[in-house]
Amino acid sequence: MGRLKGNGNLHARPITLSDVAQRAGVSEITVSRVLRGVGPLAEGTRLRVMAVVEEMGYVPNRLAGTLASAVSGLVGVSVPSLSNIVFPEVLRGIHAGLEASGRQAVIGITDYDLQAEETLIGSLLAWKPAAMIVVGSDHTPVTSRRLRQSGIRVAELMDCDVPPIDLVVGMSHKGAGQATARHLIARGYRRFAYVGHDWTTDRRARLRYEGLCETLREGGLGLVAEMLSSSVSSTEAGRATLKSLLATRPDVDVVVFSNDDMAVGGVFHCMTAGLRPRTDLGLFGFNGLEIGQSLPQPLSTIRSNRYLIGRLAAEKILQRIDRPEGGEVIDTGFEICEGETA
Amino acid sequence: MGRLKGNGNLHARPITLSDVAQRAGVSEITVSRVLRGVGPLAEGTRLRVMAVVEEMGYVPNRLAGTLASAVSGLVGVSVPSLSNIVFPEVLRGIHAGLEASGRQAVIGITDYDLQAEETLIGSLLAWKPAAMIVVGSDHTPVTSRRLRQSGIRVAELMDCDVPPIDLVVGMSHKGAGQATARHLIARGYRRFAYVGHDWTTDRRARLRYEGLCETLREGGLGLVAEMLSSSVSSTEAGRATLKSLLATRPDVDVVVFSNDDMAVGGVFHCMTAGLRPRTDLGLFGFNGLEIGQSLPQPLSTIRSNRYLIGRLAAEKILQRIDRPEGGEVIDTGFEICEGETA
DNA sequence: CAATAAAGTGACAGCGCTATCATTTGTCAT
DNA sequence: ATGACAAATGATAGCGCTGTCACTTTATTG
Repeated sequence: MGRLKGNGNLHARPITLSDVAQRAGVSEITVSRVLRGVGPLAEGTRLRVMAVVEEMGYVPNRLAGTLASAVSGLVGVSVPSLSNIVFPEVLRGIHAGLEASGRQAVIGITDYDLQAEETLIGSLLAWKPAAMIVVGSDHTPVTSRRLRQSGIRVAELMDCDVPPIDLVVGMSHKGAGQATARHLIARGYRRFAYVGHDWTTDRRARLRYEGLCETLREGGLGLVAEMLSSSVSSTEAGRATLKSLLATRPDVDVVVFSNDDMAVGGVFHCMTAGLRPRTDLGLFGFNGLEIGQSLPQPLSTIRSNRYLIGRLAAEKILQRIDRPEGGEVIDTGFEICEGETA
Repeated sequence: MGRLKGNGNLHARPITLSDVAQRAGVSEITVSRVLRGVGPLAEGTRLRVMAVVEEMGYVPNRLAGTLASAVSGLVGVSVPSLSNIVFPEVLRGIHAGLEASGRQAVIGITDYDLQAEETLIGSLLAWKPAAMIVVGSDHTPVTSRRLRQSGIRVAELMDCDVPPIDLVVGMSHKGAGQATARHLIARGYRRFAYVGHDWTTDRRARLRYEGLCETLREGGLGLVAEMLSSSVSSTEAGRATLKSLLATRPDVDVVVFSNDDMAVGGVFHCMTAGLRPRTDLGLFGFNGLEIGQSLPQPLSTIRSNRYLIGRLAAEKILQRIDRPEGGEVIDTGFEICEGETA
């Protein structure tokens, strides 16, 4: 059947450009050109080389290519977590934005730890990525310096209330908190409570909280009760925390949650406790997750455009190799989902 | 303040080993040894070099390192999707398993498309990863050949009912389907219905379905109704599909869903329709997602060990450079969560 | 105190590719 | 023909690092 020598041979020396060139009877550089589709090439040569490439199952070595050309096909991505569905959605966006360029994401997880981020970003930069996309704008001084000095494009995601190293893509979390307050006040709520998760890691949740309080204050109102779970955000934490809060302060008329996960837990508590959302108790989340929208009564919340943030960041950052003077900030905005729980 | 020359200079030529060596007054190879912590080294030299490395903010180029040593620090990962929380959880496990080795994951998304997987795996292999971790065991012939021929370690995840290329880590989905049937029959259910999502992409859901039907048949039973949503799995699809199904066949006493997302949607439909789970209608899922467990009545389901699958795969695959003779299959099992909905 | 071993260091080649410049070949107007 | 010019291809020199082997010191030992 004309099988190739070494085709089934597992530990054969991998096939290189030079092997292909030799068999095709051309020089290495010609094969390289065929593969990259650059330079003037005789159609005959092209076809012959392609045939040999197919036949030998040649896989180019991008490491070598990148090293030689200094044109990287890797993009470093740092996210705090994958447990929270928000970040996989950002990643999806990033992948979509990278797709056309044929670049791959090298990803790392910081576990919301700035020290871990420092190490991670160090490792990622070692792969000489074409760009870095990091979630959050809080970094150790070392991380900031490294990102700045790397010279490559850097996108910081999620939050747009910060000075950019290069590109910032996100929304105003403080603004979302303010909008929440305005919206709920307009709907007639007066006795506000807040149920949150552990903030030490989640600066954006705290910003939303601050925006909320600020606008409440301006309206002559304030939180009549608030409770923070000591664990990370989860449905279970939301349920348990709301339960505790109501045990001490049953007289609140609306509860703002740090995010949708927590809020969905709150809705579940209401179901168990026989409280009708909106009628007996208003419930308001943040993120606009699918799960909240498919509850029997859709959750009232704010939609953040997570997929868009990822996609825009990836697209923008590949559009231009050098950093714009003074950086750029893209506000992806947010929108209130009326829902039926507040 | 004794700032370094070029320290704030964005587009300066990146610092290389040679720069560090020169400034430290040693040879390149010595710096390389210090950084990798190999070979005999005078403590003084080590400290001096480390100081210079710090001072210059030197970031090693892993591309060059990998090329020179043929020891890769990259692991290629291919997942079908990030929309379904299951895969981010697998990724989390992979990251955890990779952590100790200091390797980074280069990830790609196939969108459940085998052709896209073929292209993706081609690109990933071009980075000369130390290993490949792919979700699923269904590949195009070309993909299979490439994985086999790459010579590197390959882990195929999720499903353990398949012949391995090298390492397979997962559970028996057919077995899970069978266990579902046995469990529900034991609980006294007789009139079974099935609500699923679009299977064309999700072979594992179909395997569970087949296991379910097989055991039902063995027990002299069968599905009295079944309905497949034409969309991908989602809470909304689960809700809508159950609603349609019950409209035509209100007489079923238990519904098995293709997974928890769908099942949670089913629970939501019951809430809306005033059906009491378990009492009026049994509902059974698959996966053991957090959301299902924090419903007012925890979902009856089967827990798959997604994080474990990822972690074990990563750990196992780094333990040994060469493929074991005949491959290896690790069954991570599953367990029934009684819950309160069936 | 020579002999020997270890510790510490460096020179050099090469990983697989691409940028750059040089060379060969074919084509056309003169 | 013949120079001029483009098209097609190649030779060479790195990219930044590590493997290998050779070399210089400094202990160690009989």
